[in-house]
Amino acid sequence: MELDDRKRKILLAIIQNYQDTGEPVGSRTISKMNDLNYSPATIRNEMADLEEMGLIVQPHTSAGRVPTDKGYRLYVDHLLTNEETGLTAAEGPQLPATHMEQLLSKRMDRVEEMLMRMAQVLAANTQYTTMVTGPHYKQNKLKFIQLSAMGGGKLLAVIVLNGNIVKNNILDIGCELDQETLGHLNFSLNSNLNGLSVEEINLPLITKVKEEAGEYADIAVKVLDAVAGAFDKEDSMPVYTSGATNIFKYPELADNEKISNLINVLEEKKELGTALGVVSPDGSKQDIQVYIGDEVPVESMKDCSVVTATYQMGDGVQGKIGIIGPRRMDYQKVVETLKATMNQLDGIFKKPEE
Amino acid sequence: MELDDRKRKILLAIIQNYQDTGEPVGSRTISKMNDLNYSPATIRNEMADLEEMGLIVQPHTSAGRVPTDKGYRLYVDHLLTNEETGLTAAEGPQLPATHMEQLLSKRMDRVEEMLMRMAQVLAANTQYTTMVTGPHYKQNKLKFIQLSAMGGGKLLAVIVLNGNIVKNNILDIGCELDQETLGHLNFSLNSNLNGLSVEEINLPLITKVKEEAGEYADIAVKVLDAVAGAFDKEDSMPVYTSGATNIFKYPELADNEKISNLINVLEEKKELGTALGVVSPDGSKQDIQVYIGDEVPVESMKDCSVVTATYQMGDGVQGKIGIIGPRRMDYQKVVETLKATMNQLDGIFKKPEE
DNA sequence: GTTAGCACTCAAACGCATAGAGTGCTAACA
DNA sequence: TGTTAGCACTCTATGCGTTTGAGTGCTAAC
Repeated sequence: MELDDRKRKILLAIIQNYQDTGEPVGSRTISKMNDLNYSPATIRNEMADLEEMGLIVQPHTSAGRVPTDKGYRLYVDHLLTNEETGLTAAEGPQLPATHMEQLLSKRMDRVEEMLMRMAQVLAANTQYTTMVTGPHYKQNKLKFIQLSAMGGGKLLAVIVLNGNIVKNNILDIGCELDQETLGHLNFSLNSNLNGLSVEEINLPLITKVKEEAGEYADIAVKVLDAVAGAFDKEDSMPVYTSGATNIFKYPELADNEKISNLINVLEEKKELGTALGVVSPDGSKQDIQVYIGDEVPVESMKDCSVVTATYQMGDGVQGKIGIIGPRRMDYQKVVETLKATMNQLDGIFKKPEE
Repeated sequence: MELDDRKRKILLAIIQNYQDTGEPVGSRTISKMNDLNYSPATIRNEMADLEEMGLIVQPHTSAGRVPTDKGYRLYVDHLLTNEETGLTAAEGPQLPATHMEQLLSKRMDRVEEMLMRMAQVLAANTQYTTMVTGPHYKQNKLKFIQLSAMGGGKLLAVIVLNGNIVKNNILDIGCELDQETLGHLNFSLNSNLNGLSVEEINLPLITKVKEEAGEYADIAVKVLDAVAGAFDKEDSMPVYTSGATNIFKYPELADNEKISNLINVLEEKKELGTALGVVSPDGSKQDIQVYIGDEVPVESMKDCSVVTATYQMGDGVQGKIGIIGPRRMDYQKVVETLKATMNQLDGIFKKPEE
């Protein structure tokens, strides 16, 4: 069956009305809208067709229609491909824009705090739940290592990666080192390792570092372990969430067991990586993904939709942002907000880095 | 009216039965218990007295009795003062004990991770929600500062406090420093400030540091700001929570609005400090506090009870742990678990530190 | 192709009766 | 004097049939 223009309009009307009310939409409601001046009967005929096409359903016989996942997919795909249709993206004085600038004007140095704030702002603006992964460092390089004696047989190793990611590690070395030895170790490690990615730190290099460390070879090994740990994915991939309680606003999600499962996933954070998907290597700058209902790869989110985007932070460092909302979420607003945020981040991180 | 032994027993029976079922307890239920061989009528008389004393109430005329806050307070005070009655505290092979040792055997260096794990273990063991504040550093002293050049006009200041608390700060200094200058600054800062508490860093000292820094005085000031920031309460007081979804298990809390408010407070973490109360300066080692219902100083927790304890981490560093549960929580188990955990922490942090 | 009309369906709301748990009170009993 | 059996009473929760109303599909007329 053909999806002509009128059918498309009716589908859109159903989607928008259902977005606002959360209630199934009847033919009368549609017929009263200004740009669809047909009688309820006509609308009903069209709606029967749309149902046959699998784009809408009735929860029960005497109810109005609700968009299906397939219906939403059609709508969302249309949103994402036809740029002109509605996606003004980064333009215009949007709320997130002003908020963002305010929050970034503080020049936060710590990436984590900025990401947390970003999650909070997005959650507040969209009224949905937001999750943000910390940046991926895998492609990153070692900027420098700084060892300092802490006393009590402990050594502080500060490891700095490109993109100004700082990691602390307290190493238990069981003995005290004098300043000179420390200086030697520092120099040896830095001259051998600086500027390398974790893959480039290979066996010959490790052997060389160990040789140079002489009797302190075991300490050097511990430092190298710490370096590997600093690059470690598991550890360097914190996920920040915000606005978890926003889901309480949508009655269709208000089932206690479901909500408990969902909040549990948000608290444990383990599964969120799955929900956000993998960062596509060198994907297009603004690759926005929309997962609708059953498409969401996390069991307890199958009643929701998730919109994800990849953010860039200069130096090739990138991460993911995700918005979790009900299936009837305002996809247009969410996509626009995400695009605007991505653009802003791009702008901010291009200036000071290059 | 006198609270004789039989009345006390009946109160206890009501409390325990209500703990298990969450339903109001009737006279018949009590009379069937082995150690209270009286007819329901007798029990009813006693219950009427207990109600008159304000220790129990009926939700409605034809319902059983439920303990009041006052009834719980009596019970809890009795628990906490009469040590023999039931509080075996740290002894015995409790679940938390074995868990704790497992998790601490990993020798986690990072305090935060340990605290998070502790929250998780406690939440899992008690089936309630747990919150843990990071340690207070106010009384703490500066161990050393390490400045390193990061390039791009940025300086990395690593600030280490007593108790091996490490704070990173990236400072924007707008120029590059050579190694020698950096060494001077490092030396000057450390020789002047090491071993001092934040209160001891006073104006004369600051002037001296600035003088020694010469033309780099403004950089020194920035470092000092960072030091102050590292001591800052707001910043050094993260709160970790775990088991938020455990509250869904207790039907009396299952009101959607209440639960939303509660989870919101747990997510925002701002009010949790209030709930946990202030660390008493040099208070008794195991000062366990129980807040019952309306006694809880946070609005959205007034349907809950909160049990808090102060933990010690050597070097005078201490923080708070809190367990949030329904009013009918198992106070005995919670208090015992907390005492056991405190004792373990004491044991662990005394060994390696002294 | 569009629309008025109408019979039909079904969830939600409502009213009402019933069951059952639990109480307080009184009177009898040890 | 303390304990208990008996009984009337209260109030919630449950179940059930009815009503209401929103919305549909279909048919026939325009």
